Amino acid sequence: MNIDPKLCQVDSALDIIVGKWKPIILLHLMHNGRMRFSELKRSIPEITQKMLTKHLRELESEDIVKRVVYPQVPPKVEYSITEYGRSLEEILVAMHEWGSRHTSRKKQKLSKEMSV
Amino acid sequence: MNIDPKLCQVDSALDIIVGKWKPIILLHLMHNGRMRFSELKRSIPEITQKMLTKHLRELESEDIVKRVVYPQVPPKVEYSITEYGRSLEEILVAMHEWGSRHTSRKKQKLSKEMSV
DNA sequence: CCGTATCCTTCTTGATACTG
DNA sequence: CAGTATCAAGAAGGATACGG
Repeated sequence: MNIDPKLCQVDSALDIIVGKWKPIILLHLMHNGRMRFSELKRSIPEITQKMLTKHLRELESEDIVKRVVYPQVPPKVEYSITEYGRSLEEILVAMHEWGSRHTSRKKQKLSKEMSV
Repeated sequence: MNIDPKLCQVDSALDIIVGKWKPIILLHLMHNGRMRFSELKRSIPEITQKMLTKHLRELESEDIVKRVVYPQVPPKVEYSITEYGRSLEEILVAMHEWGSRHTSRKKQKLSKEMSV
């Protein structure tokens, strides 16, 4: 580890991806390409419209997500990952993989304790 | 991106490293090896004892940090990264680097706007 | 269809004082 | 030295209703 802790920039990255539904929103968009608002909403049933809007706006303001409004009635809005946003993919994948291993590790520990 | 968003485990990883002072605590321990409580406190002047204790306890409960108490008066307690905790290093470095690029990117955008 | 606005609850953090 | 305990403030998230 040769990062000077005083210059820690981990938080700048965390600021982007932390939020109750942000990782899953990003994974959906990375997985599916362009998605309409309602499509995202259906894909994440427990999220409220308010939180979906809020998180998408935050991601948009950081240039991670692109929002395209089609001037129609009824409205149509499509979201997608920007090219810049793609640079987060590696990190998300790494975190998902670490998280998967961590979860199964915890389950193993738990089952060991239960068998004692 | 071939992660099924329904099986997203990014949050399991985020749970570990999210917390106002957790990344910097981890970087200090990864950088310096074993550190005493007071040493950590001095290295992160703005943190309160309460938050330092809380974060360390959480990291310890996830087996990321090891806590060793020396039965002395006055007390001496040393913290270090576990071998398992080392598996987080890659991700933290990746996030720090992404965060650094992101920060300078934002600065560039800002100075462009200022010059208009 | 794609949002806003309002109110409310819960979680996180901080300030401060105290202790073996 | 290395913590706990208590109280308070702020931020994040949720429920619900309404609007172009």
